[in-house]
Amino acid sequence: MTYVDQYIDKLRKSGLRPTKQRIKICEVLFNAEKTFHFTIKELVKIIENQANIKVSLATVYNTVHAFIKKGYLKEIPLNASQSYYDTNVTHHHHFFDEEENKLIDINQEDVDDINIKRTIPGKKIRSVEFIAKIVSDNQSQK
Amino acid sequence: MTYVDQYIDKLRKSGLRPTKQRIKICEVLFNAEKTFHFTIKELVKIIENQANIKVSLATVYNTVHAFIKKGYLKEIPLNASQSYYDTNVTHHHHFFDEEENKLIDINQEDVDDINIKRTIPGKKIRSVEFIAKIVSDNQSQK
DNA sequence: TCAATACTTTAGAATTAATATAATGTATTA
DNA sequence: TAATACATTATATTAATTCTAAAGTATTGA
Repeated sequence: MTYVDQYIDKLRKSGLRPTKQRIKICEVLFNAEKTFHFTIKELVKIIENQANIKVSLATVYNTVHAFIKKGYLKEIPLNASQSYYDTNVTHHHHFFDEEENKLIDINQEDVDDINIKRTIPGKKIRSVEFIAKIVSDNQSQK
Repeated sequence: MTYVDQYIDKLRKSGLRPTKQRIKICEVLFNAEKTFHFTIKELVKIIENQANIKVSLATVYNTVHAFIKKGYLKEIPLNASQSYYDTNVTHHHHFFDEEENKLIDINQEDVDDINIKRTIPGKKIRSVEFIAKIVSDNQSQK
């Protein structure tokens, strides 16, 4: 099974036809050595730089949202003017470097289980994810 | 020291002159029996309902942001099309009810300390806050 | 107290991310 | 391969937020 076949499979499972544009989007998203974080605008730029295929914003939005719905991408709960997405769909957390405006993954195994001693009647927890905000540690200032 | 004096103090400490509009905003935000979550639009509506003072969106935005900068309000890191704010500025967490689109506070004492077994060189953690997404617990479906 | 000054308020305009639209194009199907 | 259904795109729209500039108000110092 080639990479492209995998992309086609992902697209079909997301209810999307495999088109030139969508396969290109998959190449950028799922062929990366590492997982990464991105905004829609950034994704469009990467595609423009890597290929001579033109992809409209609307297509990228639609495809990204279909992948999120299917669980192939995740939205990062960061209160920002634009949405951030993550190719790492495992249950994990984030550092957010407030000085560099950068997100860094924290894998679940790097965190002890979070124990919430409180419940809401009739409700169950579906997921727990945190953002740890980090800043420069200038010890000299202490 | 009257309530209004406290509002004037908060405003001055935030670098703002105490005006009619801003004192009204303070009354809504800081006179509540309980802490609460709000969007800018909701805050404008509450003010309209409680007083015959007219306050423009711009004034509310400016004042809320000055209070956040000073630490009198907090922004809730929820990835939504509008920003959510919190009058509870203690270190705490949230349930987010995905069905009702509602936030519920989780006090720090209701959560065991979060232990992150990983550090970023030269950086220190400033805060750790999580969102626990909750949904209906239909046990019959199991 | 009272002008001069500096900051505020406001309506409306501008900006920006995100979504909708509808005409043209392409994958699928039988 | 033709008919159909779905995609793509440029453009328009929407909605939250920010900006602007004119008119208003708090502050300051004489």
